[in-house]
Amino acid sequence: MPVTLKELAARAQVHPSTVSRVANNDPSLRIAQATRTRIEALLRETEYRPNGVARGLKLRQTLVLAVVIPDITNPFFAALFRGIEDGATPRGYQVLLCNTDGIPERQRAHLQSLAARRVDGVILASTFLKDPAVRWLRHQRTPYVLVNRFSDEGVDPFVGSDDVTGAMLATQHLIGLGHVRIGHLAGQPTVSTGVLRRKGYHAALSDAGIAADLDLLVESGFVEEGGAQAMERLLSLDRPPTAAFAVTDMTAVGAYGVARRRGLRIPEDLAIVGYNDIPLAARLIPGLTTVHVPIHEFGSVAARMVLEQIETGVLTPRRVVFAPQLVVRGSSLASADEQVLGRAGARSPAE
Amino acid sequence: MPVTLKELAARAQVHPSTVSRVANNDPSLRIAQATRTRIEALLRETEYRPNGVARGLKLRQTLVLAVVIPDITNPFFAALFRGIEDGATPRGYQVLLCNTDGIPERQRAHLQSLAARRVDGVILASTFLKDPAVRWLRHQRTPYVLVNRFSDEGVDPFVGSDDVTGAMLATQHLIGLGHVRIGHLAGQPTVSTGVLRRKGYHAALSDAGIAADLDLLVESGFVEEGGAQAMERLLSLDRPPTAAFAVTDMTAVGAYGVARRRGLRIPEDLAIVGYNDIPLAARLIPGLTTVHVPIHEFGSVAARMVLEQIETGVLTPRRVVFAPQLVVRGSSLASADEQVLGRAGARSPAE
DNA sequence: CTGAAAGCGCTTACAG
DNA sequence: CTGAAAGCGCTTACAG
Repeated sequence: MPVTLKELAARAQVHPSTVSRVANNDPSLRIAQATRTRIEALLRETEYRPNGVARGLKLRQTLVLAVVIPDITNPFFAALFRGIEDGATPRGYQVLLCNTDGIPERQRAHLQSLAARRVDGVILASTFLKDPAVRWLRHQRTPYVLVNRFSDEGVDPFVGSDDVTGAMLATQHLIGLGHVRIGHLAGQPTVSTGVLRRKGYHAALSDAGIAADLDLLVESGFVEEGGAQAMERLLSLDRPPTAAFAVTDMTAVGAYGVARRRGLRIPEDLAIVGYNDIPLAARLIPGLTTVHVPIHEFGSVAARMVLEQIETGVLTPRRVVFAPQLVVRGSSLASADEQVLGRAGARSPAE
Repeated sequence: MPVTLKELAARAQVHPSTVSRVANNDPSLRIAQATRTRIEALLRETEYRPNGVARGLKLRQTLVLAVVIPDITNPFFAALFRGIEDGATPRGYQVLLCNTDGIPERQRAHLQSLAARRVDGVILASTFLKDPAVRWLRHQRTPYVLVNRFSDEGVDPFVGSDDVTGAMLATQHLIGLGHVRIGHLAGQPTVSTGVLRRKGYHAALSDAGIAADLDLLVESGFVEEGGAQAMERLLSLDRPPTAAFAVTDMTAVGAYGVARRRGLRIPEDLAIVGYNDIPLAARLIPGLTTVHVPIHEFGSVAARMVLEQIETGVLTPRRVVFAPQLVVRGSSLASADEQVLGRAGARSPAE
């Protein structure tokens, strides 16, 4: 059992409140130098740390944030988490991580536990466009921020990128290279990123005067396996596309696998563009052309927004939307990889 | 502000303790059916959840575990975390995630915060062979488990694999393929996995009657960039190796990059074997031959061990050591990838 | 059968 | 200058 204020007070022959004031460096405390010295020595000697639980109860703050995501195994969310932690740790916060696997029931269960624990703030990156869990969150008094995906009409505090613009950049890039039959591995229409990236894809085609071919849009979801299945479908068409815009990099990875199995060369037989620019994108062969968004910054900004809400007590639904940027690599333009390969290897994590 | 026991008691015209007993389904509680019904209705109506902080203070348990790792961005640790969460969530625990980037100072800071928060248990996967933080942990009364790496002479509760055997499997495999000049991209000697995998590498060579060539062992650390640098060094030797055993899969990934830049074919010009079998290993081209360890199970077993310590109050230093298994893919044996490619794509995460 | 009390370990407005 | 008290929101041994 760690030492307690009461014990320390007994040993120092003072009242617990006095020890507390010394430990917390209470500026309003007028105290005899001798007493202070005695108490401080005791504090150091016992390595006293106030019990965070008791402190949390009294002060109504736990110094804990929670992050709710589909799956930390997805590099996108791993990078996001690091951003959040980097924003939170310097302010004394630690971070609970909750994976939902995209299952609404699990998201709900986690959010309820978090509320019972009185976490100071929640960062949610697993929301659907219509999401009872988000509505529930709005009625709680807990500060929260949605990341990457928003819900309803974007009435919540939010950090993300301009998905329509990003998808347009990707599609316009392919059009610029001369492609006309451009497929889209699309996210679910139940998720904001799915909807908006479709919209950008369509807008770019229509701006270029290319008639929409419904067969060329196949729902893939956001992960590798769905990407593979959708790509199979596209390549089985009578007139398969010569290029594809994948709603995420992981979906593009699935498409790579299919192209490889079928003996198609990227980009000569099939050009591919992804979205997010996860670290893996640059490491693929050929490198994946993709829409870069500042994933780590999503996290650090989201953390700061939540902390701001906590500190000010004001829950203004600020929205921070980053401009996406196209990064051209070998998956759309064979010559592009040479430059990329010239650079030093991507930053990488430790075991 | 969420509703409190006192308020509920006032509304139900009973004492708070009675509401508490009903909420907690106290079996020893004898109560008039009418009263119970009234209280239960109120509980449901207000969606009462006891304040976890107050509960934690009283019961001396927070239902929080903490995981301390170098970097969640490394797929090894992401998989490990999922295993831990899967072991913890069903028992009502949630999990704090702390990244150290391998910096001892940060590990120490995190552990101290965690102790102040009174987390119920700690899972540590970032330890050094000589590690003051671990010694400090031993003296606390908090249940803990080391994962993957151990400290000192292995006196702590531990979950991992038999690193010597694993490294021998890897090296023997290369020897069996006819390689004689086999390099080792080695982990730091300050970490147990670094030391033991070296030992296994040396043992396999010596068993086969191959004289050790000191030039062939280059320290790479556990991550991609170090792997690339070490591989560069090996390939710059007058008599470069024809094969390399990398201390981790991420290190092997670094070696892949170098081989590619130098125009070396894998496995024809350079065979490579990794360690861990992270999901990425099967996706590399060619697939990475590696030593499989049950990463997810490391996590779930570690979680269960900590929970067991928490529940029984007994901190017996049990050690669970899994037998590693060699998985042969195209990076050592060109024909091996055909089978692998025939299989369905690897399981993958959701954005 | 239900209530009153004590106490988990803190912090801080209030006394003296 | 320092102490005593109240209270954060629970749970549970003890009374009645």
